[in-house]
Amino acid sequence: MAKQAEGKASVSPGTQVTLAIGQRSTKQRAAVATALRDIDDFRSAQEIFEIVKSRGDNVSLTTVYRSLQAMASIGDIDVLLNSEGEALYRRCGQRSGHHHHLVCRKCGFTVEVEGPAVERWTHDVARKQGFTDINHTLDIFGVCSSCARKAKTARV
Amino acid sequence: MAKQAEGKASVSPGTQVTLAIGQRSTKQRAAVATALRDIDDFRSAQEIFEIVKSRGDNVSLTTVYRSLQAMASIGDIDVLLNSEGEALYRRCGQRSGHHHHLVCRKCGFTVEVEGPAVERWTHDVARKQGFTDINHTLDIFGVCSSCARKAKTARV
DNA sequence: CTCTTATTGATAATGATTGTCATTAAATCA
DNA sequence: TGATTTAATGACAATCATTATCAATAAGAG
Repeated sequence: MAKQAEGKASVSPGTQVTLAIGQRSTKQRAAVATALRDIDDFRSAQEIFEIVKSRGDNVSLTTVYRSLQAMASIGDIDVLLNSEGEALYRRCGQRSGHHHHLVCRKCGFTVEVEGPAVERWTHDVARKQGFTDINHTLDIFGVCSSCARKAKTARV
Repeated sequence: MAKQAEGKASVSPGTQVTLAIGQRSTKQRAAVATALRDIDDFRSAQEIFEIVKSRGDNVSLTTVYRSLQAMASIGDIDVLLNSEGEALYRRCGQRSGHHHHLVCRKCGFTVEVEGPAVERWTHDVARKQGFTDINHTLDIFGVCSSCARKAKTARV
């Protein structure tokens, strides 16, 4: 039942889905990619599941998880863990290489930032201690100006 | 049953437990603090629970969680999330102020590092974007020289 | 010693994520 | 184009870390 509305795919035609070798192109993955294209901030898998559903596409939660993981492993989307350890996903911005995020704790508004000096510093520190196979996490959280303004006005 | 071995507390007498106002000093919390004193690397709550038990102290997993949280909220111990989002705890090292961690993915060996330049950079970036109430995560993961050596020798 | 209440422990509940497995449908091939 | 292969899906169970519940216990104050 729920026959997915006679073939009228709500998936935007422009949405590009990158596939690894041996992978297949499905409408479910396209639906997730499209939903991701519409939002600017980091969202949990559950939230993305809701967004996909609200667009009229029918994709199971399991598949949303799998699609997000597949995309993330290719580097097609960004992942970060919030302070609760929950994974948040977002389509990659303009910066293709290694970058970090400045995320608003209130609304999720995100800015991608680069810091070559920081990259160098982390590698230097690690190498100096004899560490190899190095990676690092660096995310900045705060309250964006828009939310700060709202908070001052609202007085809840 | 299991009467906790006639009062002979296995908790090292030297172990200091910091208390917030209104808090009480219990043998359970002391046991967790003592276990923490014996290890140098970041461990999960479950692991610390095992360590406490192996020392002969009987503390429920729930209480271990609560103790760790209490200590962490006072800044008595360090917490970080590994890539799975699991919380890892460790007694504070010598550096009392704000610092970061260089952690071995294999054995948990940890080095505390400071980077005033990085602190400044994160704040500058965030302020420049209009963010306030800023904090950040920065942890470096890698394989320590000891584990790298072992891996080369072992060939499992 | 008594009283107040923070703390504990046993256990259930939560919530995100992963595993299972039969079914479906891309991509390939004849 | 129809048959074949197997990646992908979906419904649902299972994990696993962490938190909530709540009655019983025990610090610390009086």
